[in-house]
Amino acid sequence: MKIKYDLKHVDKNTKARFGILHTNHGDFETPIFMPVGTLATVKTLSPEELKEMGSAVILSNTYHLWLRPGEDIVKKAGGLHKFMNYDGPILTDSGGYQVFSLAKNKKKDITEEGVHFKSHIDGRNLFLTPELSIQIQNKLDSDIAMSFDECPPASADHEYLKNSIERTLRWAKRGKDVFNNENQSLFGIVQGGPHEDLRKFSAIETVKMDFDGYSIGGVANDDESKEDMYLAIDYSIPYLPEDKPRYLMGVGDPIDLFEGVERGIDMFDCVHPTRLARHGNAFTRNGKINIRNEKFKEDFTPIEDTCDCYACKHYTKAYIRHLIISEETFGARLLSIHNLRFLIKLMEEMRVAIKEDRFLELKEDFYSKYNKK
RNA sequence: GGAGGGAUAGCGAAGUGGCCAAACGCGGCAGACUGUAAAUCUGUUCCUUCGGGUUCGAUGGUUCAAAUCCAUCUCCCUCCA
Repeated sequence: MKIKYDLKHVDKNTKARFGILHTNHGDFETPIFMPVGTLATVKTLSPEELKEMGSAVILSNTYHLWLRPGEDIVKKAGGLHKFMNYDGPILTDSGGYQVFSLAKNKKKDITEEGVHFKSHIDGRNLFLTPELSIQIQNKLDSDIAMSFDECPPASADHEYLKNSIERTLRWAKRGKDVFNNENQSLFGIVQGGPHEDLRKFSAIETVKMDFDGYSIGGVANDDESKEDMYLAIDYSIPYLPEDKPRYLMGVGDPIDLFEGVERGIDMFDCVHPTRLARHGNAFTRNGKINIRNEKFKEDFTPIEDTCDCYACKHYTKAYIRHLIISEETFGARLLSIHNLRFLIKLMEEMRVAIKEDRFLELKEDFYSKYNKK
């Protein structure tokens, strides 16, 4: 069965929308934030912990699972859900982002046929094509697969981006043609940097191919400004169908979540909360904090006393600071739990606000505290 | 009692006449991180009113110039009696 999106309500004052996405591994409400578990694990966390914090859907990665342990192992295990003991919905990224980050010589390594990589593990030559990416994802058996796209930096010039989105369209078609998994859905990806004409073209042509959902990609890479990123969304959204989910790829800064939702985005994923956690940072309603800071040395209060996460219910900043500074893994775990819960709860609040047509009120209230410093 | 080795910034440790306010590591302090080549990377770490000032166990000396050479002293380590 393919996924099905039910649009329930659109905020009166913005494009923010509340909906429900039905999948083979359960339904979830949108807009939603999806934790990233690149290597079939959300770093430091168990599936039970994810469930406890209200995480409804997670991401995994085709490129990384292709290299280790290999898609055939995952298939033998009974698919990604069984392999990692996670029975909720899973979305797999196609490896498109790795094109952006791993292909050294863009002109030479990214060809019409596919992309030449050096394995980041042992340096051997690899070749990933749209067909292979889809075939791997079919075997991984995630609920939602992504088309294999080129993910160029927003700073690339107009001509490069034009050629790039046209190739991404051809790749999307090729992937769709070999796609073969009844229980999996496939998303197309809109590219085009911050350019109105390119986003429009990319969106219209991608939608013509009739995917199960649509992503906006190529965002928050490079040194792209926030303004350009918001433009990229603004220029893409009008051409996407209302009855399909819209996924803004790789975005997970609290402010960007508000900006994305306001513009009509339903799904987000990002390594931000978990990576920040491992590096000692925590989201709070009053802005981001670095738990390593000396000022928390004797701070025996939770990260946030209003937070209902496991870390805030049981541990103090002084203790977590000690763990992070001592490089104890439990510290990374506690901060990962907190940061993910922070974003998940924020999305819960957004959904409620949308239903009550007061999204802008919630946004203004959040901004007034978060940006205060 | 005798013979040798050593004392360098918070710690460890290079440096043995000028390019030394002194490599490097650790520790400390701070910053970055947005479809995870990231439990990683970057900056900073004697004082300063940013002109400069005071450092390399202590004191005195040699020299245009000393952490580096000489003398004495203090403390530490090893071996011999």
